[in-house]
Amino acid sequence: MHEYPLGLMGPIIGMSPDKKAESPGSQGVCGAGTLPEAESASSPMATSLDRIGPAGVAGVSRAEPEDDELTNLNWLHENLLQNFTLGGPEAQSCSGPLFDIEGSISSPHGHSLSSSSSSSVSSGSPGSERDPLKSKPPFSFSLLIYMAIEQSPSKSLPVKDIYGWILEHFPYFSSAPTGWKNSVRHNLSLNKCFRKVERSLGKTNGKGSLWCVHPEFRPTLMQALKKQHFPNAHALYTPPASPPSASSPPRHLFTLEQGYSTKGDQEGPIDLSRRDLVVVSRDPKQDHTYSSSSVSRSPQQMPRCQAVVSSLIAHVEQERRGPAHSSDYTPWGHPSGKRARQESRPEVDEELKEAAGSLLHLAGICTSLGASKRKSRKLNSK
DNA sequence: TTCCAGGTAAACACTT
DNA sequence: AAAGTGTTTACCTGGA
Repeated sequence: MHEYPLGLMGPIIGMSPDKKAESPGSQGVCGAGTLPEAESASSPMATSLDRIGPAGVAGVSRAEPEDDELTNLNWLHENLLQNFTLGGPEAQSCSGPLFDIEGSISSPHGHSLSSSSSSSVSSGSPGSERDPLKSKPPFSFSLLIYMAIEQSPSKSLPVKDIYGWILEHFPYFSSAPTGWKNSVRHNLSLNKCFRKVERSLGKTNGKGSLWCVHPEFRPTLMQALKKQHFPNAHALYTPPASPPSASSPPRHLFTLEQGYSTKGDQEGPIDLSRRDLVVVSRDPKQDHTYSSSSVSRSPQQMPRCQAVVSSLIAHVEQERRGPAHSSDYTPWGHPSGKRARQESRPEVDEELKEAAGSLLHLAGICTSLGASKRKSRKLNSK
C-alpha cells in the first residue's frame, strides 16, 4: 500500500493507534507473564509472541547462511573499533569508557559517559553551545528507549530507569523541558516494539512495570538504529541491487511483519537515503524537539554516537552468539533459546555486516550537513 | 498535495 | 494527597 520511507521506522512508533487491535494477545502476553526483576534475563517465560508474528510467515524465505567470511563477525568488531578511531581522539576516548565490548555500562550514573565524554568534548564547560553532549540526540525516542533497554542487564527497565539512562547518555535532556519524559512514556505505550512486563510479586519496589523490547522488533530497531546512526552513509553507499521500486513490496515491511528479516531482505541495500540529519539544537530550552529523526550530529558527536550504537550492536551480537545457556533469553523468555538463536543469528549477522559496511563508509564521511532547516522553520513560525 | 512517522502536549485513570 | 506511571487523543512538523 505504502512504503515506509525509513524502511523500519514506520512501524516502530505505533503505526496504528490501535495496537491492541492489531496484536490481540500482545497485552495479554505481557500481562500474563511476570518478569522477575532480577531474574528476568534468565527466566524464559512461556509466551506466544514468537508465534504470533503479525503476518505469519508466508512468502518469506528464511535467511540462509552466506559465506563464512561475511558471517564471521570477528572482522566486524575489528572494523567497528578501527572506525571508531577514525573519528579522532574523541572517538577513542568516548568509545572506550562508554561500554565494554559486551555493552555493559562501565559505571552507573553518569560517570562513565557523562563525565568522560564531557571532559573530552566539552572541556568542562557544561551547557556550552558546542558541547555535543548537550546536543539533541540523533535518535528517535524509540531508539533511545531501545538502547536503554538493550543496555540493561536484564533487558528490561522501568520507566524511571529509562529516564535515567537517557539522561545519563544524553545530558541534553537534563536541561530539556520535562516533556521528553512524557514522550518516552508515550512511546512506550504506543510503540509496538516495546512491551510491558509486570514486576514479579514481592518485588514491587517502585511504581510501574518493566519495559522490554519485543524480540520480533529487535532487528527492526537495530536497523533503525543503524539507519539513524549512519544516515549519511548513503552519500557513498552504492546499492548492490536495484533500488526499491514502487512495484516491489517494502522489504522492511516484511522484516517488521516477520519479526525477523531475511537474508534477502537484509542483503538488499540499506536504506540510507534518509537524510534526517538536519540540525542539532544546542539549546534544549529553545528547541523542544528533544530527540529527533531530523537531527544532525555535530562532528564531535558522531564518534560518541558510534560508540554507543556500536557497542550496543556488539552487545547484541555478543549475546546472541554467546554460549547457549539458560540466560539466552528474550525479555519474554522465548521458549526455545536455541530456536531463537537459529533464527536470529543470520539476521543479526546480516545487520552487523551492514553496520560494519556503514562504518566503513562512514570512515570517509565527515558529517557536515548544513544548518537547521527545521529549527529555523520552527523559530520562524513562533 | 497527501500520507506517514515522529514529537509534543494534555487529559485522564490508576498505582504507590 | 501527591507523585509517578500508563494510556489515549489531538495536533504539529518534516519528509517522501
